[in-house]
Amino acid sequence: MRQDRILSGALEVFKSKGFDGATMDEIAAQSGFGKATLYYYFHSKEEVFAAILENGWMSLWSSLEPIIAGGEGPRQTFINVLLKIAENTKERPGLFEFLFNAPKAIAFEEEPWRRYQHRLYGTIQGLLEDGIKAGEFPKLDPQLLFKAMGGLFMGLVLMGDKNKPVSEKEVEELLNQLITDPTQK
Amino acid sequence: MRQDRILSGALEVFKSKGFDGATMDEIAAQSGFGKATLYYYFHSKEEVFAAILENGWMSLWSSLEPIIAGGEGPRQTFINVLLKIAENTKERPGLFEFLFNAPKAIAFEEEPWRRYQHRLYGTIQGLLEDGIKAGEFPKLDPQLLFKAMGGLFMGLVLMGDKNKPVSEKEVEELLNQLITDPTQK
DNA sequence: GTTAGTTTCGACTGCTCAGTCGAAATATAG
DNA sequence: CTATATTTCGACTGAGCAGTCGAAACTAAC
Repeated sequence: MRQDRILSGALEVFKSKGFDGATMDEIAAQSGFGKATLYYYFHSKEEVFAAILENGWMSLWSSLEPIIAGGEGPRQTFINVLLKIAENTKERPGLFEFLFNAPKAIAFEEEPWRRYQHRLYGTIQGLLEDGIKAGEFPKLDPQLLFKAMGGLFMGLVLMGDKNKPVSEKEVEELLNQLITDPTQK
Repeated sequence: MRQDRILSGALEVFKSKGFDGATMDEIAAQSGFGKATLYYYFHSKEEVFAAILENGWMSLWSSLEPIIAGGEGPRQTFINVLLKIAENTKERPGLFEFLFNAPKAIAFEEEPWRRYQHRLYGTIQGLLEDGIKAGEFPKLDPQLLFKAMGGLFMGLVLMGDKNKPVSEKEVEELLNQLITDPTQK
């Protein structure tokens, strides 16, 4: 599929140069097409960017769906979700850093991929709320806990540029140590 | 001081448009000067940007120094440092989001402000190591704990764009709940 | 006043780059 | 082989913008 070749070339360039720094000429070269060919498949640079995000979010979401529907308790589901994201991240290095970070810099509101993002965030919020109600997490404002977990996770998974990426083992251990389960005390 | 007027105007523009999106014309307009005047005080757009970062890191560091020298235990010092950063963040909204996030996007290596950043990170690393040795933190790889805390803190302090910023009270509560002190068990 | 230095400025320049164009190459079909 | 549609392309265009220039306005000293 031509589009995929373009998108993965584009991802490389966006990763190293950012949205503004990336040029269509470079994306074309990287993916082995002429520039005009890019415009045959996509209407604009923004559209290429948005396509990468949509692909990424969609595949992330579909890998998470079974876990969320899995019927485990909120705490375990939450941990499983994080582990799954970490696994995805390791498989496609760079892509997810993109999914989570890039949107801040750019302001394409109302793009279709936002729906996946909101669904994911909503789900996690829900897990935290349920978990707090069920006494499986420390008793805190769910919003606050969400921010904290979000940040913690980004730090863990996405800050490992140069060093080896964090292993799932480590993530799990850390989550269990930090988010002490009050019911286990 | 002219420079400060330029820098605070520039901060506004950088915050809303990012480094690439910001134009010198807009920065000039925002700070009430002609464009050429900017170039009278700074050599380039990069230099303006770097000056903001340097100012910011320097003032952050000097507000932290007394706390670090304060002689409390690693755990309490660590918490105090985070609280102080949160306080700074509230006082100069937008600036610190900048200090922590902007550098990723840009690649000015070897700028003077990096020295402050490294000093801060080194100090925090040290606190965590000492705290782990002293048994005041969960027994984890310090590198890992550093990433986790870094991310957690960013999440807490910097993700509160639209909603009210997190209060110090909340940060403190959260830290104490999450980073349970093993010696207290 | 005059002179010398400092600060301010908008108009200009040159370059980079998103996006277009028309032509060429390649496929599909009868 | 001819005709039509699809895909590819590098050269071109127009806009936006970092950085320059030379002149004006202001200050300070005498």
